[in-house]
Amino acid sequence: MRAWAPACQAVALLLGPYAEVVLHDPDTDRILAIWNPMSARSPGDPSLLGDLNALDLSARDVFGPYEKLLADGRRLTSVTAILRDPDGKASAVLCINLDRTPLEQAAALLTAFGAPTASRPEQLFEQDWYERVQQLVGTYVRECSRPVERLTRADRLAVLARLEAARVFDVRRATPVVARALRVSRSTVYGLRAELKAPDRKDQTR
Amino acid sequence: MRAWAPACQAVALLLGPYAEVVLHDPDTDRILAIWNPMSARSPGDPSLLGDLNALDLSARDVFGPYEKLLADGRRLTSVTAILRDPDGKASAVLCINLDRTPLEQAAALLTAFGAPTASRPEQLFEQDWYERVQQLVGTYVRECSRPVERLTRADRLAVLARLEAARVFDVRRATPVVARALRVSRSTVYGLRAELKAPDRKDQTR
DNA sequence: ATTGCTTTGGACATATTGTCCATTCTAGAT
DNA sequence: ATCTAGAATGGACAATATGTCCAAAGCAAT
Repeated sequence: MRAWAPACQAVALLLGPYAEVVLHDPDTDRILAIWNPMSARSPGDPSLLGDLNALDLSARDVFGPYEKLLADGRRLTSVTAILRDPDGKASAVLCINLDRTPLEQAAALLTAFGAPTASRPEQLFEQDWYERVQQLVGTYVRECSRPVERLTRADRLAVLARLEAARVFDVRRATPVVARALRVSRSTVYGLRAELKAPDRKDQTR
Repeated sequence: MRAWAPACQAVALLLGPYAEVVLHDPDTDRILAIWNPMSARSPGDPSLLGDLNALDLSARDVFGPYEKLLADGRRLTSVTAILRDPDGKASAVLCINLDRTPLEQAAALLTAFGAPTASRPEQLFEQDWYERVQQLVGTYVRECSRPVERLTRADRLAVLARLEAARVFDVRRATPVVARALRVSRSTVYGLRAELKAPDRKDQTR
Protein backbone atom coordinates (compact mmCIF):
# COMPACT_ATOMS: atom_id res chain seq x y z
CA MET A 1 0.00 0.00 0.00
CA ARG A 2 1.50 3.16 -1.31
CA ALA A 3 0.38 5.30 1.59
CA TRP A 4 2.71 3.60 4.06
CA ALA A 5 5.83 3.62 1.97
CA PRO A 6 7.21 6.98 3.08
CA ALA A 7 6.91 6.06 6.73
CA CYS A 8 8.62 2.74 6.12
CA GLN A 9 11.36 4.26 4.09
CA ALA A 10 11.93 6.86 6.76
CA VAL A 11 12.36 4.22 9.41
CA ALA A 12 14.65 2.17 7.22
CA LEU A 13 16.70 5.24 6.51
CA LEU A 14 16.95 6.23 10.14
CA LEU A 15 18.04 2.86 11.37
CA GLY A 16 20.60 2.42 8.66
CA PRO A 17 21.75 -1.03 7.74
CA TYR A 18 20.68 -2.62 10.96
CA ALA A 19 16.94 -2.53 10.57
CA GLU A 20 14.76 -4.32 8.12
CA VAL A 21 11.33 -2.93 7.43
CA VAL A 22 8.76 -5.24 5.89
CA LEU A 23 5.26 -4.52 4.76
CA HIS A 24 3.07 -7.62 4.49
CA ASP A 25 -0.25 -8.14 2.80
CA PRO A 26 -2.45 -9.89 5.36
CA ASP A 27 -4.80 -11.19 2.64
CA THR A 28 -2.36 -12.93 0.35
CA ASP A 29 0.24 -13.52 3.05
CA ARG A 30 2.90 -12.08 0.86
CA ILE A 31 5.47 -9.35 1.12
CA LEU A 32 4.27 -6.04 -0.26
CA ALA A 33 7.50 -4.15 0.12
CA ILE A 34 10.76 -4.47 1.98
CA TRP A 35 13.52 -2.05 2.90
CA ASN A 36 17.02 -3.09 3.95
CA PRO A 37 16.29 -6.77 3.57
CA MET A 38 18.45 -8.83 5.93
CA SER A 39 17.55 -12.12 4.37
CA ALA A 40 17.07 -12.35 0.64
CA ARG A 41 13.37 -11.72 0.51
CA SER A 42 11.63 -9.45 -1.92
CA PRO A 43 8.13 -8.24 -2.73
CA GLY A 44 5.85 -11.09 -3.71
CA ASP A 45 7.61 -13.67 -1.59
CA PRO A 46 5.48 -15.47 0.94
CA SER A 47 5.35 -13.70 4.28
CA LEU A 48 6.08 -16.67 6.49
CA LEU A 49 4.27 -14.73 9.13
CA GLY A 50 2.71 -18.00 10.13
CA ASP A 51 1.84 -17.76 13.73
CA LEU A 52 1.08 -14.09 13.48
CA ASN A 53 -2.16 -14.88 11.76
CA ALA A 54 -3.04 -16.91 14.77
CA LEU A 55 -2.95 -13.77 16.82
CA ASP A 56 -6.20 -12.09 17.44
CA LEU A 57 -5.97 -9.27 14.97
CA SER A 58 -8.89 -7.50 16.42
CA ALA A 59 -7.58 -7.33 19.95
CA ARG A 60 -4.53 -5.13 19.55
CA ASP A 61 -2.78 -3.27 16.80
CA VAL A 62 0.75 -3.38 18.06
CA PHE A 63 2.73 -6.46 19.02
CA GLY A 64 6.12 -6.77 20.53
CA PRO A 65 8.85 -5.98 20.97
CA TYR A 66 9.68 -9.63 20.87
CA GLU A 67 12.84 -11.51 20.07
CA LYS A 68 13.66 -13.37 16.91
CA LEU A 69 16.70 -15.36 15.95
CA LEU A 70 18.15 -15.46 12.49
CA ALA A 71 19.72 -18.62 11.08
CA ASP A 72 23.14 -17.03 11.20
CA GLY A 73 22.74 -16.30 14.87
CA ARG A 74 21.87 -12.66 14.72
CA ARG A 75 19.53 -11.59 17.44
CA LEU A 76 16.68 -9.44 16.31
CA THR A 77 14.21 -7.33 18.15
CA SER A 78 10.95 -7.04 16.30
CA VAL A 79 7.76 -5.10 16.47
CA THR A 80 4.66 -5.55 14.42
CA ALA A 81 1.82 -3.18 13.75
CA ILE A 82 -1.47 -3.73 12.06
CA LEU A 83 -2.06 -0.90 9.62
CA ARG A 84 -5.69 -0.12 8.95
CA ASP A 85 -7.66 1.63 6.27
CA PRO A 86 -9.86 4.53 7.22
CA ASP A 87 -12.70 1.99 7.35
CA GLY A 88 -10.89 -0.13 9.89
CA LYS A 89 -9.94 -3.00 7.64
CA ALA A 90 -6.41 -4.32 8.18
CA SER A 91 -4.71 -3.40 4.93
CA ALA A 92 -1.13 -4.17 5.80
CA VAL A 93 1.11 -5.59 8.48
CA LEU A 94 4.25 -3.71 9.30
CA CYS A 95 7.23 -5.53 10.75
CA ILE A 96 10.42 -3.85 11.83
CA ASN A 97 13.36 -6.08 12.60
CA LEU A 98 16.28 -4.52 14.36
CA ASP A 99 19.60 -6.32 14.41
CA ARG A 100 20.75 -6.05 17.96
CA THR A 101 24.11 -7.76 17.67
CA PRO A 102 26.21 -4.64 17.03
CA LEU A 103 24.66 -2.94 20.01
CA GLU A 104 25.01 -6.02 22.10
CA GLN A 105 28.65 -6.29 21.24
CA ALA A 106 29.15 -2.72 22.24
CA ALA A 107 27.29 -3.24 25.46
CA ALA A 108 29.18 -6.41 26.23
CA LEU A 109 32.47 -4.72 25.66
CA LEU A 110 31.38 -1.84 27.78
CA THR A 111 30.35 -3.91 30.75
CA ALA A 112 33.20 -6.36 30.39
CA PHE A 113 35.66 -3.57 30.32
CA GLY A 114 35.49 -1.71 33.59
CA ALA A 115 35.92 1.99 33.26
CA PRO A 116 38.52 2.93 30.72
CA THR A 117 38.11 6.61 31.67
CA ALA A 118 39.87 8.40 28.88
CA SER A 119 40.36 7.43 25.27
CA ARG A 120 43.59 7.82 23.36
CA PRO A 121 43.16 10.57 20.83
CA GLU A 122 46.93 10.95 20.63
CA GLN A 123 48.31 12.49 17.55
CA LEU A 124 50.01 9.96 15.48
CA PHE A 125 48.91 12.49 12.95
CA GLU A 126 52.30 12.21 11.43
CA GLN A 127 53.85 15.56 11.83
CA ASP A 128 56.40 14.67 9.37
CA TRP A 129 54.90 14.01 6.03
CA TYR A 130 58.13 15.34 4.60
CA GLU A 131 60.03 12.51 6.23
CA ARG A 132 57.44 10.15 4.96
CA VAL A 133 58.07 11.16 1.39
CA GLN A 134 61.78 10.64 1.78
CA GLN A 135 61.06 7.36 3.45
CA LEU A 136 58.80 6.00 0.73
CA VAL A 137 61.09 7.07 -2.05
CA GLY A 138 64.13 5.81 -0.18
CA THR A 139 62.59 2.44 0.49
CA TYR A 140 61.71 1.98 -3.13
CA VAL A 141 65.16 2.95 -4.27
CA ARG A 142 66.67 0.44 -1.92
CA GLU A 143 64.26 -2.25 -3.07
CA CYS A 144 65.51 -2.05 -6.62
CA SER A 145 68.98 -0.92 -5.64
CA ARG A 146 69.17 1.87 -8.10
CA PRO A 147 69.75 5.54 -7.36
CA VAL A 148 66.87 7.94 -7.72
CA GLU A 149 68.16 9.36 -10.98
CA ARG A 150 68.28 5.96 -12.62
CA LEU A 151 64.74 5.03 -11.85
CA THR A 152 62.74 4.05 -14.89
CA ARG A 153 59.47 5.62 -15.80
CA ALA A 154 57.64 2.58 -14.46
CA ASP A 155 59.52 2.87 -11.20
CA ARG A 156 58.41 6.43 -10.80
CA LEU A 157 54.86 5.40 -11.50
CA ALA A 158 55.16 2.80 -8.78
CA VAL A 159 56.58 5.21 -6.25
CA LEU A 160 53.89 7.73 -7.05
CA ALA A 161 51.29 5.07 -6.54
CA ARG A 162 52.65 4.49 -3.06
CA LEU A 163 52.77 8.16 -2.29
CA GLU A 164 49.26 8.45 -3.55
CA ALA A 165 48.15 5.58 -1.38
CA ALA A 166 49.77 7.26 1.58
CA ARG A 167 47.61 10.27 0.85
CA VAL A 168 50.70 12.40 0.59
CA PHE A 169 49.11 14.72 -1.90
CA ASP A 170 46.45 15.68 0.57
CA VAL A 171 49.08 17.75 2.25
CA ARG A 172 49.60 21.29 1.21
CA ARG A 173 52.66 21.96 -0.89
CA ALA A 174 53.44 18.29 -1.18
CA THR A 175 53.78 18.14 -4.95
CA PRO A 176 56.93 20.23 -5.28
CA VAL A 177 58.52 18.29 -2.47
CA VAL A 178 57.76 15.01 -4.16
CA ALA A 179 59.04 16.33 -7.46
CA ARG A 180 62.32 17.23 -5.84
CA ALA A 181 62.56 13.89 -4.05
CA LEU A 182 62.04 12.12 -7.33
CA ARG A 183 64.49 14.44 -9.13
CA VAL A 184 61.84 15.27 -11.62
CA SER A 185 59.90 18.34 -12.61
CA ARG A 186 56.62 19.39 -11.13
CA SER A 187 54.98 18.90 -14.53
CA THR A 188 56.19 15.36 -14.69
CA VAL A 189 54.68 14.56 -11.35
CA TYR A 190 51.33 15.83 -12.51
CA GLY A 191 51.71 13.95 -15.76
CA LEU A 192 52.55 10.64 -14.17
CA ARG A 193 49.89 11.12 -11.61
CA ALA A 194 47.29 11.68 -14.30
CA GLU A 195 48.49 8.50 -15.93
CA LEU A 196 47.91 6.59 -12.73
CA LYS A 197 44.34 7.72 -12.65
CA ALA A 198 43.64 7.01 -16.32
CA PRO A 199 45.64 3.82 -16.87
CA ASP A 200 45.33 3.57 -20.65
CA ARG A 201 44.51 6.32 -23.11
CA LYS A 202 47.20 8.77 -23.96
CA ASP A 203 44.82 11.44 -25.13
CA GLN A 204 43.57 13.68 -22.41
CA THR A 205 40.05 14.05 -23.75
CA ARG A 206 38.41 15.45 -20.73
CA MET B 1 -4.73 11.07 12.11
CA ARG B 2 -5.80 7.82 13.65
CA ALA B 3 -4.55 5.68 10.79
CA TRP B 4 -0.90 6.39 11.52
CA ALA B 5 -0.95 5.94 15.24
CA PRO B 6 -0.12 2.22 15.33
CA ALA B 7 2.92 2.68 13.14
CA CYS B 8 4.12 5.57 15.27
CA GLN B 9 3.56 3.73 18.48
CA ALA B 10 5.41 0.73 17.14
CA VAL B 11 8.44 2.81 16.28
CA ALA B 12 8.35 4.56 19.62
CA LEU B 13 8.15 1.23 21.34
CA LEU B 14 10.97 -0.30 19.37
CA LEU B 15 13.37 2.52 19.91
CA GLY B 16 12.63 2.72 23.58
CA PRO B 17 13.35 5.87 25.46
CA TYR B 18 15.78 7.23 22.93
CA ALA B 19 13.45 8.09 20.11
CA GLU B 20 10.75 10.67 19.96
CA VAL B 21 8.02 10.24 17.40
CA VAL B 22 6.01 13.28 16.45
CA LEU B 23 3.06 13.57 14.15
CA HIS B 24 2.46 17.08 12.88
CA ASP B 25 -0.55 18.59 11.21
CA PRO B 26 0.77 20.40 8.16
CA ASP B 27 -2.34 22.56 7.94
CA THR B 28 -2.44 24.02 11.42
CA ASP B 29 1.26 23.60 12.04
CA ARG B 30 0.56 21.93 15.32
CA ILE B 31 1.45 18.67 16.95
CA LEU B 32 -1.13 15.98 16.38
CA ALA B 33 0.40 13.36 18.59
CA ILE B 34 3.70 12.63 20.20
CA TRP B 35 5.33 9.55 21.67
CA ASN B 36 8.31 9.59 24.04
CA PRO B 37 8.56 13.35 24.04
CA MET B 38 12.13 14.49 24.67
CA SER B 39 11.27 18.09 25.16
CA ALA B 40 8.06 19.00 26.95
CA ARG B 41 5.78 19.24 23.96
CA SER B 42 2.32 17.82 23.67
CA PRO B 43 -0.51 17.59 21.16
CA GLY B 44 -1.80 20.99 20.17
CA ASP B 45 1.51 22.77 20.68
CA PRO B 46 2.88 24.61 17.69
CA SER B 47 5.05 22.44 15.50
CA LEU B 48 7.99 24.81 15.17
CA LEU B 49 8.62 22.98 11.96
CA GLY B 50 9.43 26.32 10.43
CA ASP B 51 11.75 25.71 7.57
CA LEU B 52 10.18 22.40 6.75
CA ASN B 53 7.25 24.16 5.22
CA ALA B 54 9.70 25.91 2.99
CA LEU B 55 10.68 22.53 1.56
CA ASP B 56 9.03 21.56 -1.64
CA LEU B 57 6.48 19.16 -0.28
CA SER B 58 5.67 17.91 -3.72
CA ALA B 59 9.23 17.01 -4.64
CA ARG B 60 9.99 14.31 -2.14
CA ASP B 61 8.23 12.52 0.63
CA VAL B 62 11.17 11.65 2.79
CA PHE B 63 13.77 14.00 4.18
CA GLY B 64 16.89 13.28 6.07
CA PRO B 65 18.45 11.75 7.96
CA TYR B 66 19.80 15.02 9.11
CA GLU B 67 21.34 16.11 12.34
CA LYS B 68 19.72 18.18 15.02
CA LEU B 69 21.16 19.44 18.23
CA LEU B 70 19.25 19.84 21.44
CA ALA B 71 20.01 22.76 23.71
CA ASP B 72 21.39 20.39 26.29
CA GLY B 73 23.89 19.04 23.84
CA ARG B 74 22.21 15.84 22.84
CA ARG B 75 22.80 14.96 19.26
CA LEU B 76 19.77 13.79 17.36
CA THR B 77 19.36 12.09 14.06
CA SER B 78 16.09 12.95 12.46
CA VAL B 79 14.02 11.84 9.56
CA THR B 80 10.84 13.33 8.28
CA ALA B 81 8.18 11.81 6.09
CA ILE B 82 5.19 13.36 4.44
CA LEU B 83 2.21 11.10 5.01
CA ARG B 84 -0.46 11.26 2.37
CA ASP B 85 -4.11 10.36 2.09
CA PRO B 86 -5.23 7.92 -0.56
CA ASP B 87 -6.00 10.99 -2.66
CA GLY B 88 -2.46 12.28 -2.37
CA LYS B 89 -3.08 15.14 0.01
CA ALA B 90 -0.44 15.56 2.70
CA SER B 91 -2.39 14.75 5.80
CA ALA B 92 0.42 14.58 8.31
CA VAL B 93 4.13 15.05 8.77
CA LEU B 94 6.00 12.38 10.66
CA CYS B 95 9.22 13.23 12.47
CA ILE B 96 11.36 10.70 14.25
CA ASN B 97 14.11 12.05 16.45
CA LEU B 98 16.67 9.56 17.64
CA ASP B 99 18.98 10.48 20.47
CA ARG B 100 22.33 9.32 19.32
CA THR B 101 24.44 10.16 22.33
CA PRO B 102 24.24 6.79 24.05
CA LEU B 103 25.21 5.10 20.83
CA GLU B 104 27.93 7.58 20.18
CA GLN B 105 29.41 7.03 23.58
CA ALA B 106 29.46 3.31 23.02
CA ALA B 107 30.90 3.74 19.58
CA ALA B 108 33.57 6.12 20.79
CA LEU B 109 34.66 3.68 23.39
CA LEU B 110 34.67 0.92 20.86
CA THR B 111 36.84 2.73 18.39
CA ALA B 112 39.14 3.93 21.12
CA PHE B 113 39.50 0.38 22.32
CA GLY B 114 39.94 -1.06 18.86
CA ALA B 115 42.90 1.18 18.05
CA PRO B 116 45.70 -1.34 17.68
CA THR B 117 48.47 1.03 18.78
CA ALA B 118 51.38 -0.59 16.97
CA SER B 119 51.72 -2.38 13.62
CA ARG B 120 50.88 0.46 11.32
CA PRO B 121 54.06 1.05 9.36
CA GLU B 122 52.27 2.19 6.26
CA GLN B 123 50.02 5.17 6.32
CA LEU B 124 50.12 6.18 9.90
CA PHE B 125 49.87 9.12 7.66
CA GLU B 126 46.38 9.49 8.89
CA GLN B 127 44.14 9.16 5.92
CA ASP B 128 41.56 10.32 8.14
CA TRP B 129 42.39 13.85 9.03
CA TYR B 130 38.73 14.56 8.57
CA GLU B 131 37.87 12.13 11.33
CA ARG B 132 40.59 13.63 13.38
CA VAL B 133 39.01 17.03 13.20
CA GLN B 134 35.66 15.66 14.27
CA GLN B 135 37.40 13.74 16.98
CA LEU B 136 39.32 16.66 18.42
CA VAL B 137 36.32 18.92 18.36
CA GLY B 138 34.08 16.19 19.73
CA THR B 139 36.43 15.40 22.58
CA TYR B 140 36.61 19.00 23.59
CA VAL B 141 32.87 19.37 23.47
CA ARG B 142 32.47 16.37 25.67
CA GLU B 143 35.11 17.62 28.08
CA CYS B 144 33.14 20.72 28.81
CA SER B 145 29.80 19.07 28.12
CA ARG B 146 28.50 21.85 26.01
CA PRO B 147 27.30 21.58 22.43
CA VAL B 148 29.45 23.02 19.72
CA GLU B 149 27.24 26.00 19.24
CA ARG B 150 27.51 26.99 22.87
CA LEU B 151 31.28 27.03 22.96
CA THR B 152 32.77 30.28 24.13
CA ARG B 153 35.36 32.19 22.23
CA ALA B 154 38.04 30.91 24.57
CA ASP B 155 36.88 27.36 23.96
CA ARG B 156 37.22 27.81 20.25
CA LEU B 157 40.69 29.18 20.71
CA ALA B 158 41.55 26.11 22.74
CA VAL B 159 40.18 23.74 20.16
CA LEU B 160 42.02 25.53 17.41
CA ALA B 161 45.22 25.27 19.40
CA ARG B 162 44.76 21.51 19.51
CA LEU B 163 43.98 21.32 15.83
CA GLU B 164 47.02 23.44 15.14
CA ALA B 165 49.14 21.17 17.29
CA ALA B 166 47.83 18.20 15.37
CA ARG B 167 49.05 19.91 12.21
CA VAL B 168 45.58 19.71 10.78
CA PHE B 169 46.05 22.85 8.75
CA ASP B 170 48.87 21.28 6.81
CA VAL B 171 46.23 19.36 5.00
CA ARG B 172 44.71 20.78 1.91
CA ARG B 173 41.21 22.14 2.28
CA ALA B 174 41.27 21.66 6.01
CA THR B 175 40.18 25.15 6.97
CA PRO B 176 36.64 25.00 5.62
CA VAL B 177 36.17 21.63 7.22
CA VAL B 178 37.31 22.92 10.57
CA ALA B 179 35.09 25.96 10.21
CA ARG B 180 32.12 23.72 9.61
CA ALA B 181 33.00 21.45 12.50
CA LEU B 182 33.22 24.43 14.78
CA ARG B 183 29.99 25.87 13.38
CA VAL B 184 31.79 29.05 12.60
CA SER B 185 32.69 30.96 9.48
CA ARG B 186 35.88 30.54 7.57
CA SER B 187 36.80 34.11 8.39
CA THR B 188 36.48 33.43 12.06
CA VAL B 189 38.81 30.50 11.87
CA TYR B 190 41.47 32.63 10.25
CA GLY B 191 40.85 35.37 12.78
CA LEU B 192 41.16 33.12 15.80
CA ARG B 193 44.12 31.40 14.30
CA ALA B 194 45.90 34.71 13.83
CA GLU B 195 45.17 35.48 17.43
CA LEU B 196 46.81 32.26 18.50
CA LYS B 197 49.97 33.23 16.70
CA ALA B 198 50.09 36.81 18.00
CA PRO B 199 48.89 36.34 21.58
CA ASP B 200 48.62 39.99 22.56
CA ARG B 201 48.55 42.96 20.21
CA LYS B 202 45.40 43.59 18.27
CA ASP B 203 47.26 45.41 15.52
CA GLN B 204 48.85 43.27 12.91
CA THR B 205 52.15 45.16 12.68
CA ARG B 206 54.18 42.62 10.93
C1' DA C 1 71.00 11.58 -38.13
C1' DT C 2 66.04 10.23 -37.61
C1' DT C 3 62.13 8.52 -35.11
C1' DG C 4 59.25 7.94 -31.25
C1' DC C 5 59.11 8.38 -27.05
C1' DT C 6 59.56 11.38 -22.24
C1' DT C 7 60.77 15.31 -19.66
C1' DT C 8 61.02 20.21 -19.06
C1' DG C 9 60.09 25.05 -18.34
C1' DG C 10 56.94 28.19 -18.51
C1' DA C 11 52.62 30.36 -19.61
C1' DC C 12 48.09 30.07 -18.17
C1' DA C 13 43.65 28.74 -16.07
C1' DT C 14 41.72 27.30 -11.70
C1' DA C 15 41.33 26.64 -7.03
C1' DT C 16 42.51 27.44 -2.44
C1' DT C 17 44.06 30.37 1.17
C1' DG C 18 44.40 34.53 3.55
C1' DT C 19 42.93 39.50 4.44
C1' DC C 20 39.87 43.12 5.06
C1' DC C 21 35.93 45.41 6.20
C1' DA C 22 31.11 46.97 6.42
C1' DT C 23 27.29 44.70 8.67
C1' DT C 24 24.92 41.88 11.67
C1' DC C 25 24.81 39.36 16.03
C1' DT C 26 25.24 38.64 20.83
C1' DA C 27 26.23 38.74 25.54
C1' DG C 28 26.27 41.77 29.22
C1' DA C 29 25.49 45.92 31.49
C1' DT C 30 22.09 49.37 32.36
C1' DA D 1 13.75 45.99 27.41
C1' DT D 2 17.57 48.81 25.37
C1' DC D 3 22.13 49.88 24.57
C1' DT D 4 26.84 48.87 23.49
C1' DA D 5 31.38 46.87 22.87
C1' DG D 6 33.32 43.05 21.15
C1' DA D 7 32.77 39.02 18.01
C1' DA D 8 31.20 36.73 14.07
C1' DT D 9 29.75 36.85 9.29
C1' DG D 10 29.69 36.99 4.39
C1' DG D 11 31.57 38.60 0.57
C1' DA D 12 35.11 41.12 -2.09
C1' DC D 13 39.67 40.90 -3.11
C1' DA D 14 44.71 39.81 -3.02
C1' DA D 15 48.08 36.34 -2.70
C1' DT D 16 49.36 31.60 -3.29
C1' DA D 17 49.16 27.10 -4.72
C1' DT D 18 47.66 23.59 -7.87
C1' DG D 19 46.81 21.79 -12.31
C1' DT D 20 47.02 21.93 -17.52
C1' DC D 21 49.06 22.61 -21.77
C1' DC D 22 52.37 22.78 -25.04
C1' DA D 23 56.39 23.96 -27.72
C1' DA D 24 60.97 23.05 -27.16
C1' DA D 25 64.46 20.11 -25.65
C1' DG D 26 66.43 15.24 -24.19
C1' DC D 27 67.39 10.57 -25.11
C1' DA D 28 67.62 5.98 -26.51
C1' DA D 29 67.26 2.84 -30.26
C1' DT D 30 67.44 2.60 -34.71
